[in-house]
Amino acid sequence: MARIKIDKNSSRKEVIVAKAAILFREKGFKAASMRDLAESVGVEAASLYNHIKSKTELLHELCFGVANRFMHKMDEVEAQKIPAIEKVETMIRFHIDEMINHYEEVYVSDREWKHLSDPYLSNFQNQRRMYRKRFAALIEAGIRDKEIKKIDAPTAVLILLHAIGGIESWHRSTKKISAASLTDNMITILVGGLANK
Amino acid sequence: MARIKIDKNSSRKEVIVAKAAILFREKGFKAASMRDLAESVGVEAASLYNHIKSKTELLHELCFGVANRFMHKMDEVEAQKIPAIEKVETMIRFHIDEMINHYEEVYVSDREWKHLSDPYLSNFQNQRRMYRKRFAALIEAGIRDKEIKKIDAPTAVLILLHAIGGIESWHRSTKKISAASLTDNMITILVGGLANK
DNA sequence: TTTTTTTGCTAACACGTGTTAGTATATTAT
DNA sequence: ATAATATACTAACACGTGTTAGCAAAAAAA
Repeated sequence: MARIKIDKNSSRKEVIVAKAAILFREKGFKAASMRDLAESVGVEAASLYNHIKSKTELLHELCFGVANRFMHKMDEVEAQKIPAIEKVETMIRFHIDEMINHYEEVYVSDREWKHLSDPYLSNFQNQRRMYRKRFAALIEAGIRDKEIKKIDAPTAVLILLHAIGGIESWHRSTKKISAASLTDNMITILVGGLANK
Repeated sequence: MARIKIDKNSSRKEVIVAKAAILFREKGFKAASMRDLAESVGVEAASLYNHIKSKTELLHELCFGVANRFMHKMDEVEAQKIPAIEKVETMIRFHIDEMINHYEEVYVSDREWKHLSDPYLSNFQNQRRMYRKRFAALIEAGIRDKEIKKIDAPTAVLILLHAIGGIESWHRSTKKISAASLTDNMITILVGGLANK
């Protein structure tokens, strides 16, 4: 009888969620079927329901898992006593790092959250709005301190977050460039675009 | 008997494609049903098939329509005799403009092309690769001429294109800022991030 | 008007979906 | 070993999907 293999640090549910992340990224949430997922886990579709409540629950787990990580990092960075532009750079680096090392989950959370259903949907949207406001506040602080160009902070946030999403293309490509120098290049362009002269 | 309304310059098929763009953006290609589309057009689902061959054809039309517009613009800009960095800025402005004024189609083409099926899928992917190579070549020319920082050109392209995709968020928001100053801000940050000092 | 063509409708199909019920078989606890 | 629990299986359901066939009505051409 087939059985979901687990290693010491992850439950069977976690294995399923991880496989779901891969599948949802590849095909999109709607196009990925529970039978697809079951196959990739090595089990029959119905068996999944011993570990999860629904397909949507998988999306919850992914979206809120990612959202929480970003929120906690924001808490941490806000509390630091360093120049605003360094806070911004720290957050950008964190985003890049997350996108490189937790590609699937971050990508899915970013692109597929629309398919959440209330009350999770509004909840997620609120968190997202809050996060962007806090990010914009960092940039505005930098503008006040003349560290950052006089630009529209929300627009800057929008550019930054989406630009980092471009790492998707790097992931899917032949990766001619290393993760480290990808990061360097992104920082150069993005922070360079913000910095005052 | 309900009838699809058309104005002088657009066929019934074009009306359907336009409505499909809106729907595909809102719900995603997979989640949008032909019955949804029919309702938004004001007709029964089966009636759509007097004008189109399949649901996928709608996606073809959208994806390749957008791709062709970008390709033609690239032809045009490459042929101009202006500094490389100005070519890059021209292309960025074109992208922003397209994203502002043909939001639905561009967005769908960008996010939903995965659901194309061969041979259209590979075709589209090739076009996309070509386009990015040509864009990167513009940037590399700028680097040779010392107009642009020494950065990895493919990475820069990746950042630029995805950053512009962020206009999506602007579209969905309350649009506190005008299209013109949104453009200015984006140019400032993006071109500023590329330009050598 | 009469004929032809375009367009829309109803009904139905074959299929894939998420999910549940009921049951068998492993694993763990006693 | 026995009991209890966790996990997987088969079978099936109700439903939504894209699409087609056949027919009616409207518009265009004759």
